[in-house]
Amino acid sequence: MVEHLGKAPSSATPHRATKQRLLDAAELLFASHGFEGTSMRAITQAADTSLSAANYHFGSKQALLEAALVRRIEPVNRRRVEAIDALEKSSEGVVSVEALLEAFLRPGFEVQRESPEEGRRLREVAARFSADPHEIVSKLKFELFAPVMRRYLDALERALPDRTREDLALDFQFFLGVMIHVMSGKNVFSRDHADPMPYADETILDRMVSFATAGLRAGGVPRAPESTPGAGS
Amino acid sequence: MVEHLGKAPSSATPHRATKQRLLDAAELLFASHGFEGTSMRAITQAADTSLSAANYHFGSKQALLEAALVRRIEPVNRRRVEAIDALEKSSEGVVSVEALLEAFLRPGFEVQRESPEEGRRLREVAARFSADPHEIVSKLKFELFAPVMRRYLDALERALPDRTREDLALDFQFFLGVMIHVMSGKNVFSRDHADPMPYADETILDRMVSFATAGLRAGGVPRAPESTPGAGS
DNA sequence: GTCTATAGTTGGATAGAC
DNA sequence: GTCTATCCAACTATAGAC
Repeated sequence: MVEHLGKAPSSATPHRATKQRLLDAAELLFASHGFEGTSMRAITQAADTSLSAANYHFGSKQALLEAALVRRIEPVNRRRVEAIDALEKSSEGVVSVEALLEAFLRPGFEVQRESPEEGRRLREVAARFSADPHEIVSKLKFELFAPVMRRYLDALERALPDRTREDLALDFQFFLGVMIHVMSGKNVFSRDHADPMPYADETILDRMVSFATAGLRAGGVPRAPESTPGAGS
Repeated sequence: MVEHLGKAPSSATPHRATKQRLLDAAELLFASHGFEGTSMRAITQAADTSLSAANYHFGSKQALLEAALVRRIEPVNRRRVEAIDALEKSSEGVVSVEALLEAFLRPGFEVQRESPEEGRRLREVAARFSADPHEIVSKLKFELFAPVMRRYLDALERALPDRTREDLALDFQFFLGVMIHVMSGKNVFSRDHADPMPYADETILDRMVSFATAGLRAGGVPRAPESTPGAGS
């Protein structure tokens, strides 16, 4: 799908596909077995190549999986930042809570809409990525998400100026919990009553936004008990 | 703490502690490394015993970890069911959303209050338990949670009778996402802005309940678009 | 750039002494 | 009931031919 020149030699590199196949297999297996549960053997077998080829291209299991995760997650976070840039530019810095939460969620759903297959992969990888205990994964998670998080928390502080930052951070964590749990999809305590997620995608987005917006607006300790200028419902 | 007779021979079994040490070590390591990341060797080393002792007592890695997880999780779910029993008995079947969510959450916090050490362990184990991809863990998760979930969903249906069950199930999943994410604690995208969870325990419980109650009340498609008897705010 | 072959660890589980 | 010793499978990574 995506042509990338770069390390390619001067020829047309007729089979540059090996790296891609390795990344595809790596992300697929990581999504269903996590970091420790995914072996280089399983990856290379699924990619129809050899252990040595994988180590030639990536050097180690860690580097291969990091590359696969960054490839999938980083574009989504870039869209999240672009979305909030656009929002703040068009509204002089004050953006509603709904708009913020939707801007954070929508990039994932856009991927889903553009390509359901890629959307499914994104959800599966992101769910495992959020949950994996391995230190390498945690480190990468922090690197990829810290800037986005700071950006959205800043905006949230402007949207609800009578709340403390710590308070908003907690509510935003609640919101992230909702998102992560939804991404994990098939998951959790449901096999007879509530089968996976029986809703069209855009509906779930709206439901998450309305759920979390209500939660954010409901909660929290005001910044100062006596002098709230005027922003209290 | 808990005496259990049973397989013990007729003597006073002066060192029956090995099984307990194995369970303790297993849950500790599972909490920080997941199912696949936890080796029998690491468990037995932490429990200061041998591989053979572990296999003598439990037969396999799977059986040992299942026993450790059940021991920690099952009592909490029992309390959840007892709490909803009590609520429904004292209010003739109609319980408010707040009361339901609090009843679901409180058992975990009670453990925390009775023993902060046990509370910490519960949180860590439960967080990993909710997130672990391994099939054995998923199966156990379903077995332990399905009855509790059905019970709470039934009650929720009575508390918000103008909503469909599927709809309530989705909102309850959102609520579970919040809880799981909070239990995972240290976790997620925070290292400078919002350090772990800088709130007293009971405060977080209240915050979760108010967040999710507002979310549950805000959202959803009514059961029938035209004939809503009177429960629509 | 990709392969086969292999080095060197570490995994779960068992045998048999005590 | 607990140990040491061991089996065998699977793992990551590398060497060296092509």
